Amino acid sequence: MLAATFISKAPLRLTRAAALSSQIVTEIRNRVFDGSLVPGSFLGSENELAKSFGVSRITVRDALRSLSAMGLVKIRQGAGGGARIAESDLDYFADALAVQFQLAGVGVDETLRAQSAIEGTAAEHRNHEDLERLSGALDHARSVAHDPAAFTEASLGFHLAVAEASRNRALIALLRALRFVVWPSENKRATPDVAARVDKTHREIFARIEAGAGARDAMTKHLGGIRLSKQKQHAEAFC
Amino acid sequence: MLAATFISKAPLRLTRAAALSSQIVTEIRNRVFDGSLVPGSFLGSENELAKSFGVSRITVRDALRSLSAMGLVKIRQGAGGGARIAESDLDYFADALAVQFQLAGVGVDETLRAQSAIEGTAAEHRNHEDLERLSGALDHARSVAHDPAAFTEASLGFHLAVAEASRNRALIALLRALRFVVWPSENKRATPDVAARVDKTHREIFARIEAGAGARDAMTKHLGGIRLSKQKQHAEAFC
DNA sequence: GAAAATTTGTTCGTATGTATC
DNA sequence: CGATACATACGAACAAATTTT
Repeated sequence: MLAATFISKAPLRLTRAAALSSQIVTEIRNRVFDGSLVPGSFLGSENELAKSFGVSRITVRDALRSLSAMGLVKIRQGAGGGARIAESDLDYFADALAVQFQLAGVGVDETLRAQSAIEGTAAEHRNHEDLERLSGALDHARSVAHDPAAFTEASLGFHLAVAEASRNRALIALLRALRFVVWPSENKRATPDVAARVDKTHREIFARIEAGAGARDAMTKHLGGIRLSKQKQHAEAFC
Repeated sequence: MLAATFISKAPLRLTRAAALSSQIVTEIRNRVFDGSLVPGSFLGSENELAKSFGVSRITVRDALRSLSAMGLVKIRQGAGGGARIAESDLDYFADALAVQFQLAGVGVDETLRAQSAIEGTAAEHRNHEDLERLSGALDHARSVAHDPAAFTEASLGFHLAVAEASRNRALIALLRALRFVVWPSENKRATPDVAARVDKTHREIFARIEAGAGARDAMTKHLGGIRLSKQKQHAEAFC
């Protein structure tokens, strides 16, 4: 009995072959990484893929759903449609990242610290156009300081501009995702006095970015100020 | 008929109702964001979900494939199985991020600059245990300097430890994803002299992290050194 | 602008492997 | 070990959408 039990649980047996649809996902994913598939590459219709992989159409569908969810393929219906390797869409992906952060319970603290790291690098890579965009974003925010919702959105615009000044898509994508996690859809706490304080901090950040260094210190101070008031955290945290 | 045609082309027309499976994905995703579903929450079997949503099992399957691909649900078969909201798995996510960076063509340059931003923050948040781990990683790397593959892996370990010292899961996940994009599976170029130079740079980074500031400067110098030699870029870039 | 062709979206039915009880 | 519950997989078919003709 015991022997039979051991045999039936043969240790040599590798994890059984993964699901067929998973194998298809892995295959296509690998071909993207090794460069044999690039954005725009045509994969075929569901029926063609089913035939070429020797599986049913539903199995192919399962695989395409997974690939589509990771943003690796785009699917179009109609004549000439089918599955193609997607162009990169970091925004679409930021959503998936936001989901993971939500599950992980990544909160305001980690978000702001990551933001600080991202924006601190802008000072090192910003060019003249970046500075003009940042300056414009600041002026726009000030012009709508009386409108909490508009001011909040303008503040987001400022931070996005800062991230873009880093000229680094990885960091930009991370910031967009982080903002998606915690940015309140409507922020009614940005009262005029809060707006004035936020504006002051933002201009300090801008000045240091313009100087080309020290942005990290400004961000750290920004964060420190936020922590002074738990109640005001949500209002100021993302401005 | 004509009226119908005009209506069908009405510019005000919002994006038409999304596919049923997409609606299910959105619904579950939203319930995770609003907190009514948390990791471990049981969603039901495919049949139960099909019944409760009023759609076929295959439509539910499509939705579950998408949710599973984003790492939002875990599926188990067998009695007592079914779909549950997943625990967070930032590693799994890092893979999806890596795919996007691959599609976007994010390369060595942006990777290193992002890495610099990530690791620079470690100096601000490291504690005593972090320093011990970092020191251990450095010693381990030095002890295998004669073995290119082992040294490369040890160097990765050092950088991961640095990222972990930032105590920020967003940054840790970003680093893991970036490394996945560009880390060579085998690095045969880490000759002893290269290893010695890398070791020196790493110890400089460590010293500044220990001091609690200035890590960014060390990283920047690291990057600058890498750029001196295009040929040696791949060997040194990720050490 | 309308018809035709192509492809995805969706459903039902059925069979099989697998994990739990 | 058997029974049960569940995901995985296949086949056929129709509806809806989109491009091409």
